[in-house]
Amino acid sequence: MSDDAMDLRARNKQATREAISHAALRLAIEQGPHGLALVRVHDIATAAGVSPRTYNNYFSSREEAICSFQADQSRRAGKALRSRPADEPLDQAVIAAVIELYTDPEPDKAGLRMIMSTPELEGEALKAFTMAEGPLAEAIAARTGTDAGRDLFPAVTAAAVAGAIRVAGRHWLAPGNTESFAAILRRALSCVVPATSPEDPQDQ
Amino acid sequence: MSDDAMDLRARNKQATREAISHAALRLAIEQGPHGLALVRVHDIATAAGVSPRTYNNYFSSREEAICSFQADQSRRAGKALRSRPADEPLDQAVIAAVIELYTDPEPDKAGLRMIMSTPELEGEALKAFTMAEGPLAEAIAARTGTDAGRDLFPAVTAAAVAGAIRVAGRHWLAPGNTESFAAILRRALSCVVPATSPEDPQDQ
DNA sequence: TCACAACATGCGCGTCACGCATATAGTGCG
DNA sequence: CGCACTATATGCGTGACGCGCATGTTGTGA
Repeated sequence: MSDDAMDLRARNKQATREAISHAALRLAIEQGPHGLALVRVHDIATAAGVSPRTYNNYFSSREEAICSFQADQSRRAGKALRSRPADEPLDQAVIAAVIELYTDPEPDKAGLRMIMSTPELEGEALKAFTMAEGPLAEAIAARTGTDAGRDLFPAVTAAAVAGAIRVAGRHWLAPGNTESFAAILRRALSCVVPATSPEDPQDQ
Repeated sequence: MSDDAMDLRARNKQATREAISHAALRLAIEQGPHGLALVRVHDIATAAGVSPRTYNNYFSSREEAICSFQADQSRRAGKALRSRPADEPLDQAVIAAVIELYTDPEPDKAGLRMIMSTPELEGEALKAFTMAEGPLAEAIAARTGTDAGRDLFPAVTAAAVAGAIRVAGRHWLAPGNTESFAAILRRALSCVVPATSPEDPQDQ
């Protein structure tokens, strides 16, 4: 839907961006969590078919490029929640939105494992997951009629949801796990969203 | 308490570590959130009275050095919760522990503002806050009798608490705010901890 | 078709993280 | 108390990186 709405410039730009990001993640996965230092900028750029300088026009670090897909995913969280029916209770809406967002295609386990189990990527990975909080908070505020600027509830809930997603991902990747990501997500989110009763005022 | 329990080596080591961390934060604050690039490794090392090479023996990046104090703070979260009376309900224990931990001395507003409003520090700042989650999850698991390895509840709650602390800090730093940090913390934590009824089983 | 804007690329500089070798200081034992 | 040992501090050299700047190339709009 967005491809047609963009002019050639924007489409090429997004294409190269995705090419770089994809190449970076692929090379990182090839080397594994312990060989990230071996993934050189030159390799990423070459694999993406661009110059090293161009790579730096899109990303200012390998970590950012590698985690870019997760950041994009997180950015869609607000929209996902807004697209839920307005009469749906907050907890159900959040759970449904998140599960839909994170299981439309089942996430790439190798990619997720890479960014979540590589120490050097920890900071960027956290940034990526945290990017969901802003839009999520606004969507929650809109749904609950609260003010995202004044009340703490929307931002705190958004942070809790983002944290639950992160923990769910970690659990999903744990060795010996057989559950589906959707099931784990539902359980994790149940720990945080229903707890906050909608009619309990936070203001004052 | 810990100073006497350490030999000279360990005490010197911690002293230099703190000297470097303190110098890094001070210099960063002097330049402000928009001048982080001007804080050179050489300056930090000189201000701390060590060689640049020694600085790198303690921290592998300026960001890590600057956010070190916050990371240390977060590491104490587990101990703070464990030191609460065992018969205290989880929600009250968490709130009391966090408030005590974060207001024993009122936190340095300039330092917190630095690490929370500087884009280049975002990753490290998130890592620093996230460091509370592990110990917190174990303390919560111990208190609720759940297994931190199997159940999602401890880890999810810990992540939610850490997120609430982070949001509370942001709110406390917001321009025009007059509330005490303790009050904001209490409100933020109230959005996540009481929600999870202790008698509601998460397993299955 | 043409002038303009946006993007890709090459080059060069300053900085950084870190391995290695060496000097120095703290520790434990005879 | 002095000595061997280990941990830490420092200097040096190297490879890689981020980014400003200038230039070529490719869409865009009149």
